[in-house]
Amino acid sequence: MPAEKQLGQRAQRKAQRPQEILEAAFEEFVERGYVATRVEDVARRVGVTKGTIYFYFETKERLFEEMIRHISVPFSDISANAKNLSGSYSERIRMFIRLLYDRIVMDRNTRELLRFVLTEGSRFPQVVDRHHEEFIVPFKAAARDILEAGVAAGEFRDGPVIKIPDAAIGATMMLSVWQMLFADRKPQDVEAFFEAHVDVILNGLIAKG
Amino acid sequence: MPAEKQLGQRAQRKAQRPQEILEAAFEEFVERGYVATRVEDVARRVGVTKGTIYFYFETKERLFEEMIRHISVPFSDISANAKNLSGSYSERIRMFIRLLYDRIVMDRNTRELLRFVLTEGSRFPQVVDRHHEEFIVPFKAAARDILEAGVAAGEFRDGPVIKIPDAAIGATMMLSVWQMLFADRKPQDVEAFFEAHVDVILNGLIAKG
DNA sequence: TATTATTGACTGACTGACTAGTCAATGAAA
DNA sequence: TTTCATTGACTAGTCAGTCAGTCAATAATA
Repeated sequence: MPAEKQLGQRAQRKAQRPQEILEAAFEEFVERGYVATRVEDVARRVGVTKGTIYFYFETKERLFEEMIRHISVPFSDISANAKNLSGSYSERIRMFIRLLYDRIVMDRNTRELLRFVLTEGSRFPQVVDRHHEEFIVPFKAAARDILEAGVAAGEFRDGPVIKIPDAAIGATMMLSVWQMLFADRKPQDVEAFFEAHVDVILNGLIAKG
Repeated sequence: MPAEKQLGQRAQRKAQRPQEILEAAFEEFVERGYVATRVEDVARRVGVTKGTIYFYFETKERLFEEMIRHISVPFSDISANAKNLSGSYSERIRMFIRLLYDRIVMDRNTRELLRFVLTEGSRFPQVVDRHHEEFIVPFKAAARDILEAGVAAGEFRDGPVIKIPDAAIGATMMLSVWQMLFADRKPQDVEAFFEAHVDVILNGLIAKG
């Protein structure tokens, strides 16, 4: 019943501005990195002047931090998804790694977020901390849950990797890094990499008697 | 018989300077990144003034590129080492991954080189290209050699991973990245990670009948 | 050996270009 | 008419790169 508050043109614009600016900031920071990006570049991309940016964001650092927050979609949904997986534990692992590929390797925002954490982390330690809390911790927990359940069900071997699930799943990171670095000049076959990765961690290299 | 050419103090200094400068540049660029490092910072660390840097290096970009070249020890030695491995193929894989850990994860220069490639790669595409030629290509080739020989010997299963060895070995990258990001605040147990990694790719997760 | 001339590594003040952040003025919406 | 999001000229500071000048080390000469 409470009708959408009718906003004037002015108020609409004002309500939109921060998002427009944050998205422009993302593109510019991706292209040039934090230091080399001028606040004016962001402004020009939005189609306003520098003053407008400072009307909405206190400093360039604030702008960067808010941009990071804006593109971050925490992994809590991955944990949630991981809990809902069904089928054999091999299938669950396969689907879990598929989720990771879709997020870390294929999703541009998440990929660039990782790059920001790597490249600007020393300037923004809070960003690194938050990334650890929101991505790494849930990721490890979800992976360990599946592996432990798989062992309990008798489908997986018990072994050191159950306590250190990243050692099994980490090849995702290599693909992600190589996508970052070489995606344009040496395209990777992501599907083939994915299949090889799942195959080797499920079956191992050693031929079975 | 040809005695060491006796160099005067002056000539000795001049011969030493470039290395001193490159090592100081490495430290400064590691601390602050390319853009935020001032040429004067590098000079101060050496104990000279800015002019001296420009006496030896044309521009700041040149200084950075030469610094990268100075700390790069190509992986060709890894390929050579890989060829000399002996024992069962499981043991060879184990030793090969150990070599990678020693280089990528533990060796500061190589670790920071990877960081530079990631962080400054867009500014220095030649650096990225060279890294691909000198590190990635030899690395893949050496890994594939071992895997294929292992299959030929009947010790390893044939499977998609034989053609894409990075899918087996890539967890190294995750550890490396996490060392870069969280080494100070959340220390990793590198040895445990290594053991878990080798265990899972050799034996896989699935329990054997 | 003692004295003088020359070299060249090194200096540091300077220029020019660039940019984060400010704020008084503007003009379109309400 | 009032409000306020927006402008853009301005300040204050930074830093890459320059270059005329310095002086200690070396070479040449007496």
